[in-house]
Amino acid sequence: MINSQYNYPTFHLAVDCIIFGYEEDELKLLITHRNFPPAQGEWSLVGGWVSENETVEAAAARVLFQITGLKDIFMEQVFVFSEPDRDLGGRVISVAFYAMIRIDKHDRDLVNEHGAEWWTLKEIPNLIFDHNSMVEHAHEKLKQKAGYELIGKNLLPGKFTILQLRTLYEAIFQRKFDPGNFRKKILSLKVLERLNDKNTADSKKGAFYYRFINRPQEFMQDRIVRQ
Amino acid sequence: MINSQYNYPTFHLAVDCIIFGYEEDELKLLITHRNFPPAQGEWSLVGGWVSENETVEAAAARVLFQITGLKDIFMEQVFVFSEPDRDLGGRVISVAFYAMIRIDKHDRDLVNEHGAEWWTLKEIPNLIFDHNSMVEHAHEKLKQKAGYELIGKNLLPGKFTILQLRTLYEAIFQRKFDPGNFRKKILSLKVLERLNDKNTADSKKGAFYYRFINRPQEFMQDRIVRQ
DNA sequence: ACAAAAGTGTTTCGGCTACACCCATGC
DNA sequence: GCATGGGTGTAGCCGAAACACTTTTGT
Repeated sequence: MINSQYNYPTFHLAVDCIIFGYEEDELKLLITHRNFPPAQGEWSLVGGWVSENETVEAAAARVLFQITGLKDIFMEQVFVFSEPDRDLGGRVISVAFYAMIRIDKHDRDLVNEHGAEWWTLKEIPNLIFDHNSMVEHAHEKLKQKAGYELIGKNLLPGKFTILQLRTLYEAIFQRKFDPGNFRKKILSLKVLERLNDKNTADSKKGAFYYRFINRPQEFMQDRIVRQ
Repeated sequence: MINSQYNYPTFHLAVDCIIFGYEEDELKLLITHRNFPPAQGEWSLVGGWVSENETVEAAAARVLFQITGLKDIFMEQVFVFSEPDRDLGGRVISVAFYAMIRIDKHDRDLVNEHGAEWWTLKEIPNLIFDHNSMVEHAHEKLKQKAGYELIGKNLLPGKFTILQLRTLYEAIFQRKFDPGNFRKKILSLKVLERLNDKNTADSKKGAFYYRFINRPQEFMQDRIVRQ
């Protein structure tokens, strides 16, 4: 045990990361084969132990880096899971974090080395312990966030069309949005900048590419889209 | 250490409770004199250690009960605080919870025994460690919740006037609401039931008392009030 | 009579929704 | 020519906000 003047029970502390990515018009999740007992070989979220001298946030960022090679990614606490028997190997408190990353930018070899794979959100298999519940909580948080600020900077490529952005939102919210209204709403936020080149792969006419303006979004009083 | 097949660092685990109450048209907070070293005697949130076989939720409920005598109160996770040096006495991870209670219903003697006191939210003194930050986080969560569902069941007396409810909301959001519009909006939610007696203490004309209908509120798509 | 809160009504304004409709182009 | 997505326009509806106004009664 670490240096402490307290005489009270202590607990193992873990972080589990719900890593969202976006590819082929689908919201995906990075999951891995657990490589230590118990439940070795079963599907699991990417996780790790918190070290003696780091915050849970730092641990989550470290775990994300170790498996994807990506740094400085926005991550957010989702929930603390603390059922005494949630982990078959002992008493472990776990703090869940979610992240959104660009699949085209991460280190695929590193992911493969770790035996991790991208799964479509809808087709996630049974995960160990309470990890499926963590995914649900994280998906709710993601919808919450996406409803109040325009996300996509960390999920879409550097330049993208409004259609791609709308398809991302449709994947997140699992519902359709009216193309015209979505466009008008999104552009009214003034957080996107139109580029001069067009995407001609997805439509005959060609659609302008956009990118995020390099300026932090202020807090939105009202929803961008509804659930 | 508890039984475990893992060989990793372990941590002290605490819960800290941000207990909101409402009295004299003011939102108040229950804080206490810390009764063990370090920082003994300084102002602190009500907190406690998580026991070996309970969840953090159970620990928070137990702590709330021990100091107020109240059970079955809605509590919600606020945030995990894990800075390595946040607690002067050792490495302690703390999960913050908030609760709303009826000041007129709790056990005042029990609170006094523990050296705890109600303070107006605006006048909270310096608290130990990161507790002031916890209060801010909890206040944000409270505003979030109050913006999306009508709260007050656990803060107001069993019957109350629309004025009392509005004053509560004004205390939470630290801003004024238009009396007519607030009334119409709140009543349109159909979660209050008008009683037959009137409050004649606060107005000459007399205002009908209302109470919450005994039915859970469904999730609100839009805000009730804005920040 | 006056003040103060209760309660209702009204008008304006802006945003969301559901469309219709033209544009550009590859097939 | 036709289908497909790009992009713009518009009519209707609804709710928020601002505020006028009437009611009631204690002082």
